[in-house]
Amino acid sequence: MIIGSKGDYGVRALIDLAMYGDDGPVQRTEIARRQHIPEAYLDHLLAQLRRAGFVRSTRGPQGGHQLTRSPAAICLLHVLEALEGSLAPMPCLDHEDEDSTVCAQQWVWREIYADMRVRLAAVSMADLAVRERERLGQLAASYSI
Amino acid sequence: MIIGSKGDYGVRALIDLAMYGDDGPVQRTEIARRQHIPEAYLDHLLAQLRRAGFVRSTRGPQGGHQLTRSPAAICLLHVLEALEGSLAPMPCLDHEDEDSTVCAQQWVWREIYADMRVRLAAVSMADLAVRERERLGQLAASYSI
DNA sequence: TATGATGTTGACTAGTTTAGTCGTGAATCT
DNA sequence: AGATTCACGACTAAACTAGTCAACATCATA
Repeated sequence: MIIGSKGDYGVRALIDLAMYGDDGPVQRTEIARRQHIPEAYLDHLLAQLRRAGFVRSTRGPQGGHQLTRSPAAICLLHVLEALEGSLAPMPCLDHEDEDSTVCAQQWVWREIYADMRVRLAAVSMADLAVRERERLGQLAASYSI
Repeated sequence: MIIGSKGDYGVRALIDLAMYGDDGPVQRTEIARRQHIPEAYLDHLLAQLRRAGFVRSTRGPQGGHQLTRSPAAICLLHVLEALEGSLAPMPCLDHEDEDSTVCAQQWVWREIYADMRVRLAAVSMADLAVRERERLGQLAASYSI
């Protein structure tokens, strides 16, 4: 498993900011409620995202979180790597050691990994926000019918 | 991380059988020595591989392990799934539930996962054995020069 | 400048997974 | 019978995951 709840929640938080962050900061509690994320846990994820430079926060009343850049300028690859660490599917792919006692399957996984990163780099938070809006729309429609 | 030492060791064990299993059963101790796998741990992996139908074993003197089929007929995908369980990079990809509260990134990862399985299915133990022979050859050459 | 709303941080925890070890037993060959 | 080899379940230490909690820092505003 490469992506756990960290990566899932963290990305959802950024999507939330992309969707609702246009008129001022968004508070943790709102994000947590809308995205079904335990509030105390979200704290840590937002801290990671802030340290990685994706969001900035302001304290005090009317405080909250905002993206530091346009959602279109934040790609999924970088976000996931900030949240989960390396996405390498097997340990030996992290070190460029070219170790002589390499695992036999390395070359297959190296290709898979490279491909994976290309795909993830091609997806932005804006793309995900669009999908999310569509999903919410369909959900609303299915209830109202 | 999708592949741990289990997947690495287990595949190496099968490659070892592919390379040295032509004249009778190969013993655990030999595999463990050649592949640098803790013997007691290798037991468990061989048991898994036997239960999954990739190897058969015979006890007693001159006993050991053999592949049940030609190395060319055993693909990496099935071996890894037998050893590691599901290779899904994120949890929601395992259930075909089409859950309505899906994670936002699901579609990207679904594509990556599908691609990964195709690549892994295209590689056989015979392919890996060829590579391994090449690697050992080059290693020997580099020492003798 | 006091107050309360808000984010920040580090310590802590329960449960799970990983990577093994160990001991006993079962089968088989000579 | 005795040596050799695999079989299997119990056990363990360390790391990781997914959180919780409490104390603290900062800021807007009345």
